[in-house]
Amino acid sequence: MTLVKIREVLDGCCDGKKVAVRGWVYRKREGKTMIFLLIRDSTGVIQCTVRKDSAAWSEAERLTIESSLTLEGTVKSDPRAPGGYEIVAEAISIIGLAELFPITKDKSEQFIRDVRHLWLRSRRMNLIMKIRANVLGFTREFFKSQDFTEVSPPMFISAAVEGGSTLFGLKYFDQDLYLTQSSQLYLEILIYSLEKVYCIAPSFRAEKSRTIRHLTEYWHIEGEWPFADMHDLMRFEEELLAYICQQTADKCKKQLEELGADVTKLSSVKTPFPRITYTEAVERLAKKGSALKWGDDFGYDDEKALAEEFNKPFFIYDYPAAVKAFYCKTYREHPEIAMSVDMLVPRIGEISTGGVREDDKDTLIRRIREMGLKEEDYDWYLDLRRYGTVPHVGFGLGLERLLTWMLDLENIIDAIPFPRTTRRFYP
RNA sequence: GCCGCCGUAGCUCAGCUAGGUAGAGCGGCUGGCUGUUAACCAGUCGGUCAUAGGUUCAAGUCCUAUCGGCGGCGCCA
Repeated sequence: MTLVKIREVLDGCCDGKKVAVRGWVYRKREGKTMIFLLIRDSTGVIQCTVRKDSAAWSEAERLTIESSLTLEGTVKSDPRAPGGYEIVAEAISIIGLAELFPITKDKSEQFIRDVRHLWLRSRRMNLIMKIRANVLGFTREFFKSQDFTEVSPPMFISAAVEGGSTLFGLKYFDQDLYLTQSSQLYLEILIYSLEKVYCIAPSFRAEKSRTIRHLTEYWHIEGEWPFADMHDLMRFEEELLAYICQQTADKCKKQLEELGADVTKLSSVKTPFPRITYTEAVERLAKKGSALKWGDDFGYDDEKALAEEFNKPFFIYDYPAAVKAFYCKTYREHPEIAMSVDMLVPRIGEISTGGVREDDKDTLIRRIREMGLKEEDYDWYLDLRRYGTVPHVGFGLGLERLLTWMLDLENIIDAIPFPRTTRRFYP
């Protein structure tokens, strides 16, 4: 008797063999002479049959949905079984008999979210979380292949990265601190030692946004490196995204198909991505009848209209400096334009923002003041420009937004196991 | 910050427009039947109609407030 994973049985490796599986009861259909059990483990779902003359019968009768068990039996190929294989049960050992499981056939969004801790057992969440883990793996592979060093920035911070209004404040002993909104400034510190660096870490935003693409806690893929310009940045970002999509289409094909995601969409993500300047984007929108003027930031509807034209990931770059953060470098001959780039995808809009960072101390101080920020809050950040400043670039990519687009999720909350939104933080 | 929608049985919902005895399906339980595919058939159990107040002879239904949830905008990844 060998202990096997359900995936191995479904793949046909165990036909005719005696095996044991460990897992949970997914469905149960009871008859007078036969009980059908669908057993799930982390790898899949297998049908098991229990006949009345089997030693397993009495335990099978007691089983409830979501009870945990070890089931021993013989694998048999049968066209009537979902997946083509089933296990004819010979012995069942109940590990934990489940109480009446609250999730049944019909379920509302609200109820499913209330019992998130139980819903995570569903095939759907199992598949999404596996793909998410793979996407994280492919991301690390790509950074590593480009000689980046992974670093670990702090989550507790003492000064804002972006505007102060969206910071979560907290008591840190007797001090007021914040949860970080981005690790960018800390990555900038580390390039002076390690040069090419990246991190995958949470970012926290106290934005009261109630949409299918906002979380208050999300995982941020951020990279920063010296001696590079806008073109290097865009090339890196598109190669990263193409690598992630190609690898996912290739290595997670089965999961994508079971989930009902569009494999072709992912395999067809290829470089180079379309690139348009902010000015071109405004002109394109004007042709569509938009009232947007040069200098206005895009609304979500504008982004959506542009994304529909391309129907694949693309870049918008060279934004008005006024709508971008203080650390964005501007063109010497065009100080009104910032070297900033957003990557957009259909339906979701922005999934990434990056740019060239201001490396001149005096310009940076001027920008900090113009934005109404306090110079003393950025003392260590200014030190980076005092001691051997270098031109450098960086970007941040929202992992869950990327997954929402890749997997055609209806809502970003399913891209993370324990979503935090304005109203949800349980369990 | 602004706007819209929702809250009725364990779960999914109907009933509200036009006020008049609280309904169905699923699940549970009991029985039947079946190589079943989130099976089927019969019976049965199951309700502070989110909460508070108001209008009315009469409120699940109309009005007000509160609480909880969802979505859209702004902002953002």
